[in-house]
Amino acid sequence: MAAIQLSEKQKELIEKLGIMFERSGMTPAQTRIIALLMISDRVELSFDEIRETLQLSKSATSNSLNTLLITDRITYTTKIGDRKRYFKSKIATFGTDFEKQFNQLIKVKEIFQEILESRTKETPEFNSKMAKLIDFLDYFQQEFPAFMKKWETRQ
Amino acid sequence: MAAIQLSEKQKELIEKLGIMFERSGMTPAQTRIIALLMISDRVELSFDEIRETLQLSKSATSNSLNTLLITDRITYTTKIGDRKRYFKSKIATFGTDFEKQFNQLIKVKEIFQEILESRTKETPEFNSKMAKLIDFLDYFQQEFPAFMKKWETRQ
DNA sequence: ATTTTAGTTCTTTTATTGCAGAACTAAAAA
DNA sequence: TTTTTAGTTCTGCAATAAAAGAACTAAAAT
Repeated sequence: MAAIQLSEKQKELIEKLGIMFERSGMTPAQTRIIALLMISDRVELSFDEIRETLQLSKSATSNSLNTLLITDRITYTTKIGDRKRYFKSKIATFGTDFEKQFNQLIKVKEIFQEILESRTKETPEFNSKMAKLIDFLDYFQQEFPAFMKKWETRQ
Repeated sequence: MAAIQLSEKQKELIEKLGIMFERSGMTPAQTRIIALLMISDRVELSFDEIRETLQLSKSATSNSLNTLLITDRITYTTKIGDRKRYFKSKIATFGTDFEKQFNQLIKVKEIFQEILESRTKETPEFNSKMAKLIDFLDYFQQEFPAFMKKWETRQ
């Protein structure tokens, strides 16, 4: 029995976080794992501790951990004289997530520009709304990095 | 035959946009509809024009249009002496999408706060990383509205 | 040398979903 | 009054995906 004992509050928080993360395209098993790693008193848990605590199959645990590793949401450490890996949440990843969304937004802007350029000029009202949107995305692209930097220096 | 004639460029842009929108959880039929409404020379298209241009079934068209309506991504207009509805893209919605993401982020912050409060104090390193993240989200919550306003006034 | 550990990989089951096709409906037109 | 229009709603199917379970593997322990 390697299962971690969780309080009711902790169980509740795992489900709450799970629902939040599920929106970003993660599977239930994946969301529960990252949630557990944020909530448990020990920050590093082994494969079997995770598996038994969340009552997952070996395969679900293995696959979920590996996709979480390659998507850079968790890491693991090892200990001498111990073959197990100890997985831990990479909370700091949220900065990277932000960056990804930012880059995505720039791509959106580029496609919108392409659309506007290839649009008929017979629909000026629609086109100007679109131009305005592109302008906003452009503003965002120009000014947001400074917005982020401001926080970093304020730290 | 109500189908809209599209150029190769327009077809290409529909698929490009489609791939982009699919990430935000829309179905292929939905993404193609909003893409079509952003790309076609006429900004208002009828049910059957959409249906035939995109080669969708009536049910897929009906359901997709209705979910796009309730998620506020499209609207429609009507014309006197014409029973059809004419659907059009609500490009301006992107402001609202931004707002939704912002509100979502605030919820994330609140859950993280709840987690941090209920965490053991035995893991100061992890907890301080989490506190830093919360601080960033807090900065975002405080300062981002002003960042948005700056663009609006600059307009 | 064989057994155990710490997983991985393969196969199957189950659930979900996106869409088609057909049947249906309410209002308007003929 | 019947027919057409402009859709909606109701099956049903095919594809996908999450997860279970079982079989497998490579390294370490006995």
